[in-house]
Amino acid sequence: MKNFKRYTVTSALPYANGPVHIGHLAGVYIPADIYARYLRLRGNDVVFIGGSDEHGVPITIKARNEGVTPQDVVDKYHTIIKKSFEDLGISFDVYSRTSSKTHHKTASDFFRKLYDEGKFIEKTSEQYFDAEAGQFLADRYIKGTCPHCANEEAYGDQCEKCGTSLSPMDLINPKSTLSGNQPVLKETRHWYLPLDKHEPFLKKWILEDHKEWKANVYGQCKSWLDAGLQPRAVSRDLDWGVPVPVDGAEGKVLYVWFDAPIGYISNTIEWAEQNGKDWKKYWQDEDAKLVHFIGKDNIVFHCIIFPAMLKSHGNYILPENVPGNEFLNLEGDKISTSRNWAVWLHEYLVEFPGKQDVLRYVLAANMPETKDNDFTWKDFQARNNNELVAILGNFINRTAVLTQKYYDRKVPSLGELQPIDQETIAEMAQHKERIESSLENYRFREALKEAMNLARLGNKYLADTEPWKLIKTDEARVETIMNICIQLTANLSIVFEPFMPFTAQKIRQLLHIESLGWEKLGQMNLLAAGHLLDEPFLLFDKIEDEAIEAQVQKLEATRQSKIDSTPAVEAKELVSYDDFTKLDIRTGTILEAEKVAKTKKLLKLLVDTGIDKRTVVSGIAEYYNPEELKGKKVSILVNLAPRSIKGIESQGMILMAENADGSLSFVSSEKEVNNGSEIK
RNA sequence: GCCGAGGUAGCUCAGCUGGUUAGAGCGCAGGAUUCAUAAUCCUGAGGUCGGCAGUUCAAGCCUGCCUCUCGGUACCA
Repeated sequence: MKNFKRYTVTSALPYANGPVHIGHLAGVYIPADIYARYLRLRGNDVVFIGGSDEHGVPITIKARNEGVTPQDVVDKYHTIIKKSFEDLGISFDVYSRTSSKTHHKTASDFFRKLYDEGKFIEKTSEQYFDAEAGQFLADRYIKGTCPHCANEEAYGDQCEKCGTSLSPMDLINPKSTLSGNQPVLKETRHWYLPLDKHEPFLKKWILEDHKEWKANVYGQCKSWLDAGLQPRAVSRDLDWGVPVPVDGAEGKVLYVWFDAPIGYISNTIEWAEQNGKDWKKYWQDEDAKLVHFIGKDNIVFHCIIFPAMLKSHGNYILPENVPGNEFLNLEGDKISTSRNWAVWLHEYLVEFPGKQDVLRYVLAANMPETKDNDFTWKDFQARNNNELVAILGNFINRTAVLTQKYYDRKVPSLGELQPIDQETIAEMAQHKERIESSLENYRFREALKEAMNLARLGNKYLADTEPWKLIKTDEARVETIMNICIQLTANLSIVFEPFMPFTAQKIRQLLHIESLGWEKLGQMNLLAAGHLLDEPFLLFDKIEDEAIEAQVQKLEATRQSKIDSTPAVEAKELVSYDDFTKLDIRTGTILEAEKVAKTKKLLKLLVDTGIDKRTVVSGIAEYYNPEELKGKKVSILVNLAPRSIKGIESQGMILMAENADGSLSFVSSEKEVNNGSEIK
């Protein structure tokens, strides 16, 4: 394996339209921080890069909705995010932002070099343009009627009612959300990165040269490469972002996914300038090892697009590895910002003061390394109480208290070693190697577990040697035992440093020592005999049931309040009574229900309408099981023109009430009425 | 539908290129112990390794089909 002189560690830039939650931490920032801290502890030259991703359409939309500027939005969240990372002890060497001057220049230069060298292709296409606002419209800025479900509030990229992905051209009666006017089609020119041309290179580089990448990452890349790559637009018609540095490109900016990864470079430059370093040594030198920590949603950008950009540019090294993690769920449900189902870091830090390491520990232990994982508050409590308090905290406390009791906190001397001492010492050396191997292969859960096993080893050693009994008969022997326990404690301060830096610091305080390097791990002479320890104090506190229940309740409450506080959709325009009476709505009863094959949300229903028994296809499978539907009273629009859906003729439509969270509910009569009764 | 990743003890997960009685932590049961935040240490119970076929002397690991979860993509009132 190659010996690198420098390490460039990046973590995905959080998007600055909201705070950071535990899913981000477990997936990206905790593993990246553990890795960076480990490398530094071994004396390596490391730069650990973070920063906010502040461009893109969603931020401009959020700004519009809140009546502020995009800069206001990113200023707000950049500040929150940066502060919360600091408080959690994420050890970025630099945490900057893509709205910085340095970044604008770096990204702009990067684009310009590729442009000048003819590495892009230019294409002209027709896009919707708002004449009044004088600008092209991003997909999200266009609303219209969904061609599938007739929802009048569908966006240009997706209908949120039926979940269909759309393109703006699909919308019936499109309207600009800027002015409310009907947009016009207008030609616009954009630059594309011809990924198809890089395909042969990417195939070799990933599929042949990097078989060691994680299975989920490698597989996803293979899937993309096998499907064939297409040119990808790297510019957008938008006024928020890095302007395209080409004459005549007014009103165009770099696509956020083009500029964001360049942010890693920009931020390195910023750091280098402030610290008298040469940034190129970390990005343009084969002796540097580049590692991107990301979540699985980012795989294609970091494994395909960004490397293609770097390769096109020509001066840059490519990532050595891209350890992408899967997702973290919360209490069995997907974490969701829009549904407010999340544990926010900045709130955690306030609600659990001084417990940064508890969160770091639990998230590292539960990291979704190979598959999606679940975070539960109950597990959080159990890991704190049964592992941090009972195993790690307890061993160190036992050692500290015994040393105080027997030796007035002075380290006793090491005497002759017995077999059990030697076995324990040998065990520690083995742990060192195992932990190193785990960390270097991005197996952080395993590494943490091994670290915790060192504390277990200490507890077992105490139980086996029983110094509290021996003190009555063999004082000299007890000195040796306690010396070993204290040395072991010093070792724990080293091994936990990457995972739990605050705790490592506390252990050092307890021992009255400075930070020891990683290489000292496994040694038994870290503290000299006679060295004075600090007064014993506890490293961790138990977390009581009440605190956990409060968090679970908070989650439920915020979810409910999110639903409650969602305003009703605006009323539609007036219709005449005659218009209304055209609709023939009846009460009916579901006789049979079955899933429509090969669909996610469709059920085929046989409904007794009182008039006849007919088949209706309905998109409710995500909320109702076929079994529970038999006999269900429903309201049905019987004179809707039949339509074939998935090869089944659907005769009518079942009326559903849709809640703010998207869940559906039948609309049925309050009292028992006959099938076929009119609803009017 | 297609592609990718998963489905291993109650829970969270390990199991390398197939090879003796499938592992760990937590939880549970029993025991030991009291220096320690009733913490610790030992022992034990618990698994037809998603299902069905197949290849092989031998399969959790290989092949085929099926099924469920997650992600991507396509389609879909």
